[in-house]
Amino acid sequence: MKILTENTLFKGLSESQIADILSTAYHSEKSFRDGEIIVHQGDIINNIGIVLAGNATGKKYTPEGEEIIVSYMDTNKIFGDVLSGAIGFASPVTVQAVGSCRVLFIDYNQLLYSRHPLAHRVLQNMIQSISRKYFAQNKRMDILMLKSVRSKVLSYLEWQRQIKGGKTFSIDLDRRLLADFLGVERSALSRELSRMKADGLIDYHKNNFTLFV
Amino acid sequence: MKILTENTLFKGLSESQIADILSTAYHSEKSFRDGEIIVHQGDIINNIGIVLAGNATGKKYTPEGEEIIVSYMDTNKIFGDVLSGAIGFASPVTVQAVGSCRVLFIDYNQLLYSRHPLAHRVLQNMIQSISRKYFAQNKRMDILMLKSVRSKVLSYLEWQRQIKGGKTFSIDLDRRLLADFLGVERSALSRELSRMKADGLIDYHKNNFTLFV
DNA sequence: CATATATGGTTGCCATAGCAACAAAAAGAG
DNA sequence: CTCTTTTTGTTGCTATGGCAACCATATATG
Repeated sequence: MKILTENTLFKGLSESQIADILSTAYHSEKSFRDGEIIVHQGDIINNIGIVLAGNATGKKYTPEGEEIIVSYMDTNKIFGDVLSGAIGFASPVTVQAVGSCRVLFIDYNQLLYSRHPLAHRVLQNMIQSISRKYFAQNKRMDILMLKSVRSKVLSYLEWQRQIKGGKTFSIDLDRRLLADFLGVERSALSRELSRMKADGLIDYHKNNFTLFV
Repeated sequence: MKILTENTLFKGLSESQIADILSTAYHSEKSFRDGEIIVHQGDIINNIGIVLAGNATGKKYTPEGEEIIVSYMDTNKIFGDVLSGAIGFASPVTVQAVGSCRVLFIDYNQLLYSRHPLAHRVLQNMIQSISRKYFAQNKRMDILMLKSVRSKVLSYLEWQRQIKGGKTFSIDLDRRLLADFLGVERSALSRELSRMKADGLIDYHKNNFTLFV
């Protein structure tokens, strides 16, 4: 339980305080094997999930049945917070274990409507967490709105440079995931990257990019 | 102040309880004339804004300097909640008065970190409000990810039908705003709507649509 | 009522990017 | 080290949709 002190949801709380709060809300741990579904797209849930060990992905299925990975969660990442917070909404994603994975589920209503004095702090943390998820999504939307592949790539790389610092940096996504993120064809992405390199705008090897804007 | 009892932020609270909470947090009312800027894109703010009277728009400027309207706020709508909640982020939008407009600003930190027992309820409401904004944005992202104009339009109309109920319904956006929302050219949208009507998929007059899917 | 100003529709042109299919390189597995 | 499998790059074809320019209709304004 020590890792929960590092969790954004419990930021500012000691181990014993966290245990104290958890005692007022129903919670349970569950293990999942590789590929097991943790939350189905369309489910309505009232739990917050915290990845205690292992990894999980958030996937989405397009109308055409194509599978798109929309998020990647490692230790201490939270899911279901926005979904529970919205109350009554269906999950837009399927959450699936990658390798073996251990998850702590906490009853949302009991956690939130708890009269425990420290629950207040948890709510504040939750607001910050959800707000930041909103902004991450907002940034992606800005990129998706751009019309050309080149402008999308540039916008993404400028963003990453700003986050990573320095004109040379590495990105977290492989070509497939990057193409999904930008909302373009993988081949179109590769093609445009080549052109941009030829035009002297960027250089790259694997996931390491240099931006000469 | 009576209208605040209808506000999502103060849901479940009486007029006197709201007044009580407000007394613990710095707040001020301000009027804006038509076209006046309420929040500049890039601003870092620590206030929640509530539209008491009039209307305001959230605008965004693309790298090319084009202006896009991303939201429309009427009475009792809240803005700045997600921005304040994320702490330290720059506003992605410019908020501008449409006609004369009266806004109540509430200090975010004092409201959230208030020890007032009812502040807890406000936080719960805020989580719900922000979560729903997240989902509205998420829905739009799904649509933006689609490749063809037709699939975007269909996805949007199916969504609206579901919300409005019935196969004939009216939409809130005019052609310009709809095109922005879908991330396509206005002319391309008009063209595709004509084709879809010719193909017998839909019918429409002005903002009234019928979906024959 | 006439004029101005949004708002919506149409169309030709053509660059862009989707699609498909394949090649090359890199990473894993035996 | 060889054989798979994954990841990335390449390329031809073609439909799509951006762009621009214009017309039509509706709504506001004096």
